[in-house]
Amino acid sequence: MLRVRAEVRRQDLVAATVAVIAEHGVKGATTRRIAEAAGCPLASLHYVFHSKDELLLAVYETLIDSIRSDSPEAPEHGTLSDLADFNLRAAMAWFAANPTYAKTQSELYTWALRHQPDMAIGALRIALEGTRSNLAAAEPRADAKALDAIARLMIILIDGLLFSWFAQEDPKRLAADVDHASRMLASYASALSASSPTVKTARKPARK
Amino acid sequence: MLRVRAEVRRQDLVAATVAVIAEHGVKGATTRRIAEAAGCPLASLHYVFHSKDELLLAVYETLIDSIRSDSPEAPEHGTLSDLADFNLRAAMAWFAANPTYAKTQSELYTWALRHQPDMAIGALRIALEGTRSNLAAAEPRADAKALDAIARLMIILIDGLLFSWFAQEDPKRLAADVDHASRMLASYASALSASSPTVKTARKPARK
Amino acid sequence: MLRVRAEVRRQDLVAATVAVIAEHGVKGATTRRIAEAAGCPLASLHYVFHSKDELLLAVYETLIDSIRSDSPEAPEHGTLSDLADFNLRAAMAWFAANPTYAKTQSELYTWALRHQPDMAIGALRIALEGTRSNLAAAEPRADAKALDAIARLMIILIDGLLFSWFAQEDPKRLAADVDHASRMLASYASALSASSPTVKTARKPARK
Amino acid sequence: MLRVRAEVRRQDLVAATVAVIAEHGVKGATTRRIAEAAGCPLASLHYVFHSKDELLLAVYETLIDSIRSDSPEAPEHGTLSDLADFNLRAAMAWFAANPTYAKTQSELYTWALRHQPDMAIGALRIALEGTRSNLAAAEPRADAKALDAIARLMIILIDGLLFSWFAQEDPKRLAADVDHASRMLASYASALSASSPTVKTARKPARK
DNA sequence: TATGAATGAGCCTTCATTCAT
DNA sequence: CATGAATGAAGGCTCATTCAT
Repeated sequence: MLRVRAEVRRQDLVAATVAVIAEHGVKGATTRRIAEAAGCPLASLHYVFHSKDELLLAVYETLIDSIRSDSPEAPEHGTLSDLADFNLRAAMAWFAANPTYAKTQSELYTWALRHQPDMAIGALRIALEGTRSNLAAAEPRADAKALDAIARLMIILIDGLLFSWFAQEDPKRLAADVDHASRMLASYASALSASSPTVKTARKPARK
Repeated sequence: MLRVRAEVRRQDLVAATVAVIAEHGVKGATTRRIAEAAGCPLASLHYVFHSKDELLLAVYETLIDSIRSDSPEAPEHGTLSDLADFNLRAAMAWFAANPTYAKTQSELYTWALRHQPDMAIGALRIALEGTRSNLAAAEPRADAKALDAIARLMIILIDGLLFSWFAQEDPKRLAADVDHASRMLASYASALSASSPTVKTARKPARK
Repeated sequence: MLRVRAEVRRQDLVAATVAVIAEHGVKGATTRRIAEAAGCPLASLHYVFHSKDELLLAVYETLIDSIRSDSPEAPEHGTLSDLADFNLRAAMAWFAANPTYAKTQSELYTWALRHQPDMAIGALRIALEGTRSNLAAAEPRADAKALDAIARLMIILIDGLLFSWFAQEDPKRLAADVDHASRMLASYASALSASSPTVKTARKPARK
Repeated sequence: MLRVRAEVRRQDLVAATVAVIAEHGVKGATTRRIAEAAGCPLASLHYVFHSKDELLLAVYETLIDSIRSDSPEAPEHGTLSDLADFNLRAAMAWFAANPTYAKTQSELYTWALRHQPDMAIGALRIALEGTRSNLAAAEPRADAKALDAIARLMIILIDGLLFSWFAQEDPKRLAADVDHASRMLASYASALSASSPTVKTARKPARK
């Protein structure tokens, strides 16, 4: 029971932190503000988390988890090209639907880069591996190198797309950019696939 | 002569700020730290710049200028695809050679997004237009839409590449990523150019 | 118990502020000086009071209260003239016995005039009404207009007497001044009481 | 010529200081603000006056002079009572017509009390003597003690009237207060005159 | 001489954190 | 266990004054 309360507190604080960072940035995310947003006394924050950094770390981990679990809702069968297209669109759709998380993640990534470089690198690796495993389902079994390249490019595109989206929160702009980026990536994926030995077996035309 | 000294101070402070932000982040860039890095008393900072925000703004402007003037060293003749490839590689080469500026710019962009949204958007627009004008020299005169799309994708790729580079400062990794990204963009550029009239026919063929 | 400590702190700070203002003036009453006088760290001042202005406001209110509760020690029966005489002497005696409070009140009044005009006017009104209610006990029930006039004149005389007392802290001088002022006011009070119906007949035009 | 310029500067600065103090209070009267109001470089202030206190002192002196020279425009013949009435009304009329000077003088008096007590006392004495000499023209030559008492009461009343005027800048209120105060003072003056050895020669009854 | 440039001292405030109950 | 109270350290900024030309 007691444990439960403490765990609830933990999650309240993490959720509050996500919201506060999204609204005020990491710099504006003071302990007082977070505690207030979580509806708990300031001292409780340090009762549950040893320090502010520890809280931020927990938030960062939570964010990564939530993205990993929510994002790749329904992978698909298809060529590497198809999967690349689908996954990039899906990821961006998720971010567009969760702007708070998107912004917080971006801010926290910068923070982690400075305070917990290992974590930041780790997060990148996790994202990369998640992406790669999604792509690995490509039907004409794709070459490892091609898989890796596409996965990396996808992460790069996601980051870049988010970056420019934050500047001008225009859904149409974003949609157009995502469309171009997806086509570009898909196109490059099929090119990479083509140049590898196991080519041309593609069964399905991609998407309806 | 008198004026000169003041102007020098200004630039010293701006340079010091760039360095401090690169090392400690915007959050760690305190006025005291900046003043110390510039080798001048704290009060002098406020003599030259009315407020810290004014200083950061000046730094941001300086950064944009310096990137604009340094980066497009040698534009080129060639197809849209060639130019896209060249410009992306050139831009990334510049950033790779000026990591301090790259990091500071990235941090300040986030800062500007929150404190001077107009400036941030403006900076993006400037980057976009610079890129577009570089691409406009493409020999088989490129379609306006294609030009715009490639320019936007280039900015997106640059941001994304920088992002992942900051995490793992591995020159080889970066080189490989830049290589893939450039090819991908070039390939997409030539696809767009080719299907100009029939752009909307979308993905599948994608290359002749 | 916990609450008690905080309340004590509050009062300590208020008392310290009164003392510091009396010695150094409002201008010299810095937060550091006040905290030191109260024997507590600077940060504690801002824990108890959100800002310096809030503290000064609290001091101002305290001052008004303390004067109101201490001053009219023993009202009396008698004519309006008698009461006016008694009250003026009593008020000045209180101030003479509490020079620190007198000076601080005077300084803070000027401060309030600029920063919290409403408060300043309110304080004046309170003083006025307190005075008027003291005078209202006059035996031959006094005319409302006469009551008001005497009350206002009393406040005016008190302020004027304090002003000149601050310049030359000579008890004898003050005593003599208070004596004259009291007689003058008492005399005017009886004149007003007597001529109640025909007050407006006045003396001589005195001005063209 | 050079001397002239410097003298002009001096006076500009003094005038600017009066205005600035009236608007922002002594606390808000910073050297920068004063210099700006005077339309001269900040450094010039310290070129003309050794320190800010010296400037404030000059302002204080100027104020006293200007009050002395402007106020008693036209003394009059008459009894002590008449003169008291006239002079009090005249003084208050002057202040009402010059609110800037009135406020500045009040603020500076408080300042002088703390920084140049002698000057403050001196100013009081000057005001006192000016008042006394004005009253000395009373026709039935007045007793020295009476003269002194009335002069002191007049100063006290003036200060008190100004004080309450500053709180509520209501011309009607002020006029009514001045009217009451003048009558009270005049009445007391005739009473004092009557009780002195040279009595009963009083031309006018003035009391029953 | 006159003034743009420069600065040491200090101000108010906020922060993450710890203490004491 | 939970939290109101407390605080050392630091942050951005302003001030009267002086320096250097």
